[in-house]
Amino acid sequence: MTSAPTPVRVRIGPSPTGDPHVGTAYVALFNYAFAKKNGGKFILRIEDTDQKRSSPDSEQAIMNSLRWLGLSWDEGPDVGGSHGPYRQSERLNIYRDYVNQLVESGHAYWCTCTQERLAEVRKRQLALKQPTGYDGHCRERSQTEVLAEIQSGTPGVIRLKTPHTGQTRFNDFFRGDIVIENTEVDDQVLFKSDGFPTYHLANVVDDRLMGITHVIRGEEWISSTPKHVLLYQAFGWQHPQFCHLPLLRNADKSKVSKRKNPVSLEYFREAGYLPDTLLNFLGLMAFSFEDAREIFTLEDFVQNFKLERVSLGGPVFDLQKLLWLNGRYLREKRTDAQIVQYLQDQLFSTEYLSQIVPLVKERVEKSEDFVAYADFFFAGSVLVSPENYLMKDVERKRTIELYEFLIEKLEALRPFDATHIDSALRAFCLEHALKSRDLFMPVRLMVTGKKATPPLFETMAVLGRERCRTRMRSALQALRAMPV
RNA sequence: GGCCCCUUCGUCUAGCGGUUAGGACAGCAGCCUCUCACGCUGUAGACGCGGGUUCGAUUCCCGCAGGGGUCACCA
Repeated sequence: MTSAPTPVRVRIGPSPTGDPHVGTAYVALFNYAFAKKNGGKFILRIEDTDQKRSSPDSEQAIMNSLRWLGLSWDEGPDVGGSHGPYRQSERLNIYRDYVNQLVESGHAYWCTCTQERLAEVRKRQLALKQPTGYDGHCRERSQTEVLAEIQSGTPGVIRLKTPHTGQTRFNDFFRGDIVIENTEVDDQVLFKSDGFPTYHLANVVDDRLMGITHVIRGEEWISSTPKHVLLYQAFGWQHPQFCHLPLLRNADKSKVSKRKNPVSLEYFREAGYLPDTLLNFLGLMAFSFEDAREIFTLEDFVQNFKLERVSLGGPVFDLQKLLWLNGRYLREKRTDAQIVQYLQDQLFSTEYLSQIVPLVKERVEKSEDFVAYADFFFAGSVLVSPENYLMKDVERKRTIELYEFLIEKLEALRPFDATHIDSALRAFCLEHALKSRDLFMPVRLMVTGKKATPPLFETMAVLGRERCRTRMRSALQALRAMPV
């Protein structure tokens, strides 16, 4: 006689610390499909335990992007559910209670080591070519002594007391048993001095409390899974089934990153990719249908989804194939009327045009002039010969380096409006001893492909961060490839 | 560097001991066509290396190499 199977419950736990990431969508898709295929629940949990980097804007953007893709969740911060709250910052007291339980049972301990000491320990370990990790300083001290320090105001953290002997074993659905020596696992911080838990603690407690049956997440987590398993053991809980998906890759096979690839879901939307295309494409990553079909709906994907058909080589996120797929969707899955509507909504929206018109109206005389003058607001690529990107009296190598810095600076610029762009660019000139006019023309050419445009800062603001960064990156690439 | 994971055309992948190693994107050639694109047809292109196991290995095992991930009071 078999007991009734536990209902499948899976979750996606994005950290609201930046733009909605394509990797989040990829992992969400697989979780969603697994839940739906098995009649289970798909849960969205916001993992905002990093106070410094988390923002409500990012959280909202992530939810908007997932919704745009059509991945809806059964439980989450906005839709509620029986296992809430679904925002980790709202569960602080829960983590505190559980971590105290660990301290009481002797599975965790307080630590008052300073960042400086930690850095020193690390430095020494590196110098001696020893494995890096916490040296257990406070673990060896009397807890009453450590606690006294904390009473008197010294900031402290709680660390997991990992065993010094033996090994930790867990099963990964795709890879089978993975065994790691406990000496490889260091005393990870569970509870930070700001009263927030770390990912390790929060994810274990929440997965348990939320009844998560399968943890489907990226492969990057494999190496910290032993810590999680040890935590489950310390609590006396059974752990969920782990399923580590292969990571999306850049063309050079490294983990997909914004420096080498567009990764923001907002970029894909703005650049004109259809949500169903993107989802379909993500479904092609590490997965294949038994009948080899490559074009399918989300419903098809759910119906045919099987963890057994996930392949493990890290898939390169190949923009060329995505482009082809998007073309087919446009041609085959949209009527002309839908495309007209789509263009009006996406590319020629009243909102976008309203921003452009004030910039160009003084420079034009007839409606057709707008097309010639404002084309770069709508164009995909605005590349010109790379020598145009060179700065006066700056050698190429240095130029490339400077643009790298500049792009990074602009990527992080928030809000991305004319005022901020203005000061960011001017500050950049000061920092690197550049004349503003020497920098502004190449930048103008990178983002617009033209020498004559409306004022640069306003223009960049209207184009938006994603378009600017993509254009600057491809300009930079052209500059790198330029024959000397 | 330690530990862990991975390894079929350039890329996404099929394959689960015996196949002319299949499909898709990109490439190339041709057809279609006022051009381009679409579409269609064809073509080139892969089992990382070395040992085993086996009558037989792309497929199973071991080693090596290569790639990746991870070593935070970030997730």
